[in-house]
Amino acid sequence: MPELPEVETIRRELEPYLVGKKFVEVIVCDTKIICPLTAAEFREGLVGQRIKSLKRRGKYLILLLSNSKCLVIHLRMSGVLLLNPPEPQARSRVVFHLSDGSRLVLIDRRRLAVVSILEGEELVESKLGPEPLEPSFTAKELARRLKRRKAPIKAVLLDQKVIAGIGNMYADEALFKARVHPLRPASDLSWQETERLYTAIISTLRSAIEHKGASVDTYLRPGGEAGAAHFNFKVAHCGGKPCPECGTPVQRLAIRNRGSYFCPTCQKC
DNA sequence: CCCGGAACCTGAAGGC
DNA sequence: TGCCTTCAGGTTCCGG
Repeated sequence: MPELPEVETIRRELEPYLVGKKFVEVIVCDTKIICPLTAAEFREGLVGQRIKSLKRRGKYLILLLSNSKCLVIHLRMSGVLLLNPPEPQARSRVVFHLSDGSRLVLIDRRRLAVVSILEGEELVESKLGPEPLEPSFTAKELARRLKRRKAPIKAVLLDQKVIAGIGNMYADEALFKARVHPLRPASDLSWQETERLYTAIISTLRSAIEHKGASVDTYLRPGGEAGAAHFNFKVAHCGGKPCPECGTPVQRLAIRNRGSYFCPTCQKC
């Protein structure tokens, strides 16, 4: 599942290949993904445009174009972006042909990915809270945002308007690191717990980026390689395994219909 | 505004 | 072997 570290890895690895190249042809194999645009509108919006830069905001990948519009890609659950993959690729949804002869292919098993052409970044911006790895995001800011929320901290961490980019796996890892039970009401966290959670979020995301993302399920880097971040997971997707701190079996709990993994000994309710 | 649940989607996995 | 159900989770929508 591409979360912030996975999208950041994709951005970093695509950037040197894409910047300066032009779109020469765009083939849409599944129009659902570019809805509400038609394949022709989508193609016309891109062909001839040069890619100026690649940005990431939360889990969104943003390609800034020479006409100052943005190609915005959200991979959701199972979207994968591959550079020059061997043909044919099952479940290709969009193929972008570039001016140097290379191809960027969006593959999506579950058809939940979304691609759009936007005038600017405002629409993306309006949906998202702060970037957790920006210096302007502080423990105090996190505390302010958690204060009004009575929902379980796990659910609040998944709210992209509270913090952008955290998904199910990294929420579980950060809560474990901070020793906070996922069902604790967000507003009940002490200042000390909030500070620990703040540190845990940042170190978890940074470490996952260093390991080039977590290849659970379908995630691959643009060259087709897997990431290695999941080898460091202590609780996420580790149901039944012993907690690395105390040996208690990791428990699974459904919170808002999301599998939540935690250590019942290290993370007291 | 806040909360929780359903819907979207398809392939894998497990039960019988 | 095969059919059926359940699970996976990012986002959006809807009702309370």
